[in-house]
Amino acid sequence: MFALVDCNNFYPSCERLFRPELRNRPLVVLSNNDGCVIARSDEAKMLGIVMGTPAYMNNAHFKKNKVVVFSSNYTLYGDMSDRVMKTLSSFVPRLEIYSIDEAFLDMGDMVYADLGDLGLRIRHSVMQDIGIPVTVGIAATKTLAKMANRHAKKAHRSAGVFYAANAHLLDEMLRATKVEDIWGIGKQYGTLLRSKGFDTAFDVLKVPEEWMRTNLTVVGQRLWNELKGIPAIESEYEQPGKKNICTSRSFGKLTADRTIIEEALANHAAGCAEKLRRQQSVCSSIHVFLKTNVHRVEHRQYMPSITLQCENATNYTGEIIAYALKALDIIYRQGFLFMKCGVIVSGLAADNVLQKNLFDHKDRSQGKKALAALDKINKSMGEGTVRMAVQRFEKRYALRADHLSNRYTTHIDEILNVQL
DNA sequence: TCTGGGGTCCTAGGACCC
DNA sequence: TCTGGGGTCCTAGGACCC
Repeated sequence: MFALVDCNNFYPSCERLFRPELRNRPLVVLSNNDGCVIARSDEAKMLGIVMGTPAYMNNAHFKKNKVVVFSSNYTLYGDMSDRVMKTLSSFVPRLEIYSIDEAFLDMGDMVYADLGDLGLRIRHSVMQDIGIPVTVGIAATKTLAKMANRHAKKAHRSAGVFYAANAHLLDEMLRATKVEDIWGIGKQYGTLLRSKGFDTAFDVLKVPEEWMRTNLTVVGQRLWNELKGIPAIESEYEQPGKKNICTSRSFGKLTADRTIIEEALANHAAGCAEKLRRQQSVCSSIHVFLKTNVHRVEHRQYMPSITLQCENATNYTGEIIAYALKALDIIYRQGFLFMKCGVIVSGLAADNVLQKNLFDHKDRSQGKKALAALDKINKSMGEGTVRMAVQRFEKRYALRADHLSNRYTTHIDEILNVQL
C-alpha cells in the first residue's frame, strides 16, 4: 500500500501562512520573471484563471476581481516543504519525496485497522505542525495512490482523504478518472487512447497489455500493471543525486547584446558549478543553449545549442564558466533578439572518484579550498555575494519580481513582525 | 512591454567492436 | 544473384512529470 500526500495549492498556502488576512481571497503565484500563472488558490481557480497563462493577459481580470499576486519565492517554499516532509517522515520508515509538495509514504505490509483513519491523522498533524492543508490518497500502487489523491480532491473534498479500500471504491475512482488525468498519460497518449475509444482509467484496464507496450512503450505497460494493482514503479527512498543539472533564465527583456549574454551565461555556469559541489559531483560535459522568443513570429528565430566535452571532469566555477563562454563564442550570431539562455552540465560522477586525464598535472587543492570558502560565504550572506569577474555585480538582465514576499523562515532580517 | 524552470525515462539509430 | 551476426555505448529527440 502507498499513500500519496500532496499539499493543497502549495505556493498560495505558504504565502497565506504569513498573511492570514488573505485566507479567503483569490491569490496567484507567478513564475520567474513574473511571466505566467503557476499556482492558484481555490478562489482564483473559481474565477477561471488558467494555469500557465501569461500574467499580462490576466491583468484586467486580476484587477477586477482583486486577485492578490505574488512573485515566486522558492526560498520560502523550499523551507516549508522541508518542514512538511519532516512531519510526514514521522509516520512511516520509508518516505519518497516526489516533488516540492508531494511525497509517497510506503505502508509496506504494515497493517492498520483503518488506513483511512491514518490518512486523517496525517492531515491533522501537518496542519497542526506546519499549517499547510494536505490531501491524502491511499491505494495499492503509486499510480493508484496518485489517482486516489486526485479523487479525494474532486469527490471527497471535505474529508481530504480517499482510501481505495475495496473493489467498490476502486471502481468508483477508476470510472471517475479521465484517461488524461492518469499519472503518466499526457496530451499525446491521452489523445491516442481516446481515439481508440478509451475514455477513463476503467476503460484502460480493458486495453491489451501488448497494445500498451507497443504504443506507449514499457512506461505504458508499467502504468497498465499499476492500474491493475500490481506495483511496477520503483521507489527512491534516498534522495538520489541529479544526473543532469540545468540553470537557465529568461533575460528581463529581449537582448542582442553579447556582453549581457556572457554575463548571464557566466552566472548560470556558476550556478551549475555550485549545485555540482553541493551534491559532490563533477561533470564531464557542458551544454549551452540560446533561445529567441518563439512568440514573436515577426522576429527571426535562432535556437542554437552546443555540447562541449570537458578535458577533465570538473565542478570548478572558473572552468565551467570558461567552457560556457567558449561555447557562446561558437554559437553566438549577431542580429537576433535573444530571450533566454542556459547551461546544462551532464555526465555527472562523484567527485571523489574523479577520473583524471593522463595529461592533467594541475594542482587543484588551492582552488578547492577557495571554492569551499566561496560556497560558505554565499550560503551565509546570500547568493552571489562572492563571484567571478565575468559574472559582474550590476545585474543587467535582472528578473522581474514585483510581488515578492519575505523569506520569513530563513533570513533573520525578513522574519515576521508582530505588533502587540 | 510582458509567455517559467528543472527534471526523468525510453527508443531509435549511428559508431564502433569482435 | 550476391553483401555475417551479434553485441555495446552514446546521443538526440520525444514523451512525461512537478
